[in-house]
Amino acid sequence: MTSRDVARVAGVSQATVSLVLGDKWRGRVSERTVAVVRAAAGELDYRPNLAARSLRLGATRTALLVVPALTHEYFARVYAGAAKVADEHGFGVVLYPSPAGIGPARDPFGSARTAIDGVIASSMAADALAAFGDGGLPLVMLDSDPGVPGGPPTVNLAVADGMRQVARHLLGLGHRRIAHIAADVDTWTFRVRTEAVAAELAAAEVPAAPRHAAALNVAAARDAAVRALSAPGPRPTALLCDDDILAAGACKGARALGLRVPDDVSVSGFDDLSLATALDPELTTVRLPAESIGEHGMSALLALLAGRPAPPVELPLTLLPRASTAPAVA
Amino acid sequence: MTSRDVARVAGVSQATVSLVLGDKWRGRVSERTVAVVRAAAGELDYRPNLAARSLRLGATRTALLVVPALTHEYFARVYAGAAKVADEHGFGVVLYPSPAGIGPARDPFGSARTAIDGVIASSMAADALAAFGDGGLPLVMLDSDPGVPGGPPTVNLAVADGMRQVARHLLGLGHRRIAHIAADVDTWTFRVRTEAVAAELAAAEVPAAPRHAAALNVAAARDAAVRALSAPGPRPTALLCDDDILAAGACKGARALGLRVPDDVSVSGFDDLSLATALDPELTTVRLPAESIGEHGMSALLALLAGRPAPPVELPLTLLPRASTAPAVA
DNA sequence: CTGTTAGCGCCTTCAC
DNA sequence: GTGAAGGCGCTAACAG
Repeated sequence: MTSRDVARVAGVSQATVSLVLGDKWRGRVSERTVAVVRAAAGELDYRPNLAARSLRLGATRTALLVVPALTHEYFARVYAGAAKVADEHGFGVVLYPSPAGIGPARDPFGSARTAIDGVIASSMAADALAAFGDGGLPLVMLDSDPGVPGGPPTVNLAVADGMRQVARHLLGLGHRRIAHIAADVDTWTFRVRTEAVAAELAAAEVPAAPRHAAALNVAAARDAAVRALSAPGPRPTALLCDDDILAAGACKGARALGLRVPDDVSVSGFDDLSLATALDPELTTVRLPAESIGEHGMSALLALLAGRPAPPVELPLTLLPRASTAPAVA
Repeated sequence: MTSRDVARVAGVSQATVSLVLGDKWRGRVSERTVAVVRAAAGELDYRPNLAARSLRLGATRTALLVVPALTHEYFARVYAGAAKVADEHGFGVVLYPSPAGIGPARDPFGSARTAIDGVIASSMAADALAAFGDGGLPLVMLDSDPGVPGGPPTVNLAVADGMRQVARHLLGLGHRRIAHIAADVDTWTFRVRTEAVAAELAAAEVPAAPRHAAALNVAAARDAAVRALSAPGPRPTALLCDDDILAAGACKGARALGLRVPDDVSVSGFDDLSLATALDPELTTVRLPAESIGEHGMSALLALLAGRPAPPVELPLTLLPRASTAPAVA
């Protein structure tokens, strides 16, 4: 099924077929001919050959989405958002699970450079990021340091504000001894979370939250929570966690010490994964508009590709108070 | 950077470059020339243009992986496994989240048919599956009915055996009143689960497990569990769930009725998602080799593409007894 | 052993 | 308003 076949069946030339199917025929092809061509294409179930089109056009209409870990629900949702917008513009999105997490370090541009029009990188570690500086491809950064002027366009979450909301929520419940279960990951998003917590507690003239770092998994968070809750001195009444997975571990840690959540210890998460409502009690957390950031990221890349500017975006976050936080007990 | 540039720099012809870089030069190009070409390619940081190669070869070295939902951890892991094997063979994998879940059916082959060499379909509903029968592309089915002789090759999980292990585990703990919280999804994998449970209880001459269907989410499962536990007659002592998400909901349901897990009610899951160990108590569940099924699926597709037969595969499952199940109380 | 040639399917001038 | 021609970068035949 080539465009030549369609042309033959329609009794016109290949060029005419291209014009009609490319929707560039206004004022160049007669209405009647257009109908004939469309009929022929439908008849033959014609699909343009993408390889040929890419070769001719020098563009592939494909974006690469780089994520630290696809198994994390958040990134799966970012992908869904990006894919939706891409699809609406006849683009595809291919995933590149960055080796930072796991997996072998395939060269992101191994041979893909010629197969890709642009890159969207999400929540990348500072060093892994460097690999994308070159590549010469249009680049959009998601949930990453927007600080670099002249750097790539960014689409960000109001992470600092989100953490501030959590801290205020806890303070409002009367908590004064708050421990911070922090993700032991060196990315912009987590650095900001730590800073926001510190800033907010300082502003409220409350003792700084001791920071207990844990790898991003339940078991590590559990251990960190046990350390936090059995440290010398008065016991924290709240565990503010960098994300929902850590919060799940924190709940387990608290219970391992015979403490009830939220009666004896309040626990807060971040991300609003489906995990947050699978737990019992359900987690107080912050909803991240994951699909939305994916959509904005793809839109920004599309703008870049079209030579239009892509202004920085910052998406607001919403605190969702649920059952894992309660008023502090004296 | 075209192969022509490399040829010019190396002082040879384009064809020679192609032979060398395609590793097809043995006995056709001198060692010395090979070295020169390689040096030139390295110098210029040459990457072959994939679109041109695809056009010439009529193949794209790309497989389509069709999954019901990418946000489900299981499918993300299947993808990871498939991508790994694909990568080792110079193939790529693109995802197609089947609209079965949401949205109208975009044509899976909209324009992708020409951009894809084969399809791997995972856990597809019977009807959604039909759309892939045609397409004329090599097809491998994952976790789907292997019953069709002459049908596409399958890579399967020993789902029935896994459920049997769960049922025996519960029976061994003395449970005689078992309710089945079933996924309300019409796919092979879930039909088999239901049948296996029924068969195993029948074999043990234990009353059939009432089946409570629930959509595949925590809230629906919670409601189903509440129904199961407050149905007339003696209360079930165990809730056997079709998957971990349902089990999470079942635990919430039990607690909502003031029952403790596992002291008053045992709950079992299936899949061994990270959720299983995020919960407290940790779920007794069955581990699915998700990456492995993805790997085997890609291998089977590769075999098909090479004209080799792809024998059916069935992967064994492992029961993981954890804290959510305990001996039945009289 | 190496070079020349042709053509994959498409889109875009340019000429009619 | 329509057709003819060329070339994107690559590889497989075929010459030399």
